[in-house]
Amino acid sequence: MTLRDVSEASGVSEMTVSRVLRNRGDVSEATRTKVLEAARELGYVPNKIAGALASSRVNLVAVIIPSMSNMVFPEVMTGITEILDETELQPVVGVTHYKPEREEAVLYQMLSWRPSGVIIAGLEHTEAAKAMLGAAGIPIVEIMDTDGEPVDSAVGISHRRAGRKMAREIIDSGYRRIGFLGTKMPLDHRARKRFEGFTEVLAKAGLEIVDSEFYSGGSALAKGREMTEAILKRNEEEPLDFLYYSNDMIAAGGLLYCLDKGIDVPGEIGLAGFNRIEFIDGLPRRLATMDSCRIEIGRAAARIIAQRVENPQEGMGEVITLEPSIELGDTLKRRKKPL
Amino acid sequence: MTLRDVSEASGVSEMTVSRVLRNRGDVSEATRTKVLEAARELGYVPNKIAGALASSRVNLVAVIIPSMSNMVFPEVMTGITEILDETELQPVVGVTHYKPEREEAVLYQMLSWRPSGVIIAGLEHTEAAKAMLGAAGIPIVEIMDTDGEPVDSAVGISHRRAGRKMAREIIDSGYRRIGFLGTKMPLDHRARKRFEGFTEVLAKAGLEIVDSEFYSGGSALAKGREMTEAILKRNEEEPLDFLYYSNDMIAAGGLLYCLDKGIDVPGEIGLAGFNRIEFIDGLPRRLATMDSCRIEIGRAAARIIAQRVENPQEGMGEVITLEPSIELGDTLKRRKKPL
DNA sequence: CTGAAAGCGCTAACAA
DNA sequence: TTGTTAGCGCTTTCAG
Repeated sequence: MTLRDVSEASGVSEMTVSRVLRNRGDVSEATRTKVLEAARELGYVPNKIAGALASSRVNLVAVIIPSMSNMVFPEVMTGITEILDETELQPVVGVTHYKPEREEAVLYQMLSWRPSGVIIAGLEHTEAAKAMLGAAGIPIVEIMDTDGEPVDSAVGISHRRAGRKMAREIIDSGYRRIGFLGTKMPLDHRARKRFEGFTEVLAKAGLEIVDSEFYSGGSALAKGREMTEAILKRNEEEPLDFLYYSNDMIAAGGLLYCLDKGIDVPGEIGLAGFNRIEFIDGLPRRLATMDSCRIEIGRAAARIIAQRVENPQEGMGEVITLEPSIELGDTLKRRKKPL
Repeated sequence: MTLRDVSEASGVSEMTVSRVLRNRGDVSEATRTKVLEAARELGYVPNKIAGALASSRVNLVAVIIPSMSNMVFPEVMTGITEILDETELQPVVGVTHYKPEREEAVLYQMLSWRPSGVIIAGLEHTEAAKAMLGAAGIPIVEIMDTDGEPVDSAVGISHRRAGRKMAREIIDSGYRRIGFLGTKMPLDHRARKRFEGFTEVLAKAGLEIVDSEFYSGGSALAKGREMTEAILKRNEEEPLDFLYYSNDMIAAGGLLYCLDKGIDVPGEIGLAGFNRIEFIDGLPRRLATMDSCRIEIGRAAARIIAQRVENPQEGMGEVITLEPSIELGDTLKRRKKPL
């Protein structure tokens, strides 16, 4: 089923059929109806492969993210889709599972379809990936993180700054014996940077992380519970007074554990997570957290791509740094008598 | 940057370059190295658009799902990816937000890229969408649901049966005053079918849903709480003894609410959800639920596509019905004295 | 093992 | 307003 079939069925040249189907140029209402009718009757679906080759225009935006299953990237997608839906552009998603070599492969695959732009999570890529991004000749937006050098544009937050901010808040509230709970993911650079910012501020205050726990795989909520139990038990003689989690899901697990055990939160121990996922609204206590601005990052990235597609000469290298807001909730409160 | 550039840089014909880059046919080791070298130096990325047009082979599988943000579809994707990763095929995802007209549009867009197969959620589609699926001439697998007539192949569970099974379990355990909590989504056919199966069994036992609550949008966990509070308050004179939720997330909210209020679960009231999401492992009580077999559905669907791509003449119309297993957990227990 | 010619289905550019 | 011509960058096919 090709344009030619529609052309023959309607008795109109292929070119005119093409014009009708794309709403391009002037076509008389009569031929227009004739063509549309024929196309509908035949069940014609245009071949974008041929169209794209002929016009060298592809209305696809490659979106490359580390994971689909942890609640944060679907929200980024929501923001992206929201903006792209107002344009002709369509997102196409690739998932890397936090593996650089996988990212490189996915990027290669996607670039081979000659998309109109790339939105890619993070600033850390293999040399080859950076080379591809640099040479692609299309707008590139690196998202989620602004601690580093983008290839082109970037939209995100400073995770180092986010870590610092939370550390200050915790110290200022009078907590001193702080534990850290996170993922076993050396390649989650954003978690790493938050951790670095966090420990940096602690160090300046003469403090250190007292103990830490790491997990991988499984139900994050359950892991949060288990890790919390483990870290608390391990430090019973000199108890911890604060637990900083690298994401809200494990923090929620920790919160549920503490409540189960009748531990006074935040009196006996304070808790904080990261991401401000919607989920935490349903918990028994409002968990302290920090908004990672996911929807807004998605929106801003999509806007940059859309603008650059409209206007290819303008706006290279734009960097947007969003400011994550802290939310103290009920689990991070100024202590009566700070040490 | 085209094949021609690589051809010129390496002094080998375009055709031979093409052969090397696709590992096709016999090429001497010497020219092979020469070509690969040139391609690498130039940073050549093949143009799949041209390749696909010339070969009329596209290694894309269209995956059309209603939503990305409710935990269940990412798991289906996991299953699909797991299988497709062993092949040349790549999934491309489109999201419909449970809107038939959106589904139709997304399907049209995807078919215009001439994918090798389509995996699409549900058996209910617009007439136009069904026509497109029927005429596409590629393997189609409708997933998640088997209560109805598939266009071609299908993999899923019977949601009617799932609803019936849970109803029987609840009744057999001695619960009689049953409330239902779900989503305001007339177009979520699977939830509707579960509900129908559920009420059907109730009716046979001379019972009816005593009261119900519906939500849309917002944090599902928080909504679960709110709805539970509402439905319990509304029925204080003649209290409900069981709450059946259309998904685990709102059920979890309900469970947390009940525990907060010191309500005895399952003594005073029983609870059950649906989906068996990983998340529920971290809750204070093991929630009764039913496995919706998401990963396995993804895997089976991908296997069907992969086989049919290998062997186009075989296997049309295969239907795989999975059997969801019930998990009683701690929130659905045989009552001491059934009425 | 290598190359030349033809064409995939569509659209840009120009002509009528 | 409509049609004609010439490719887009690759692969198929056939010839060497």
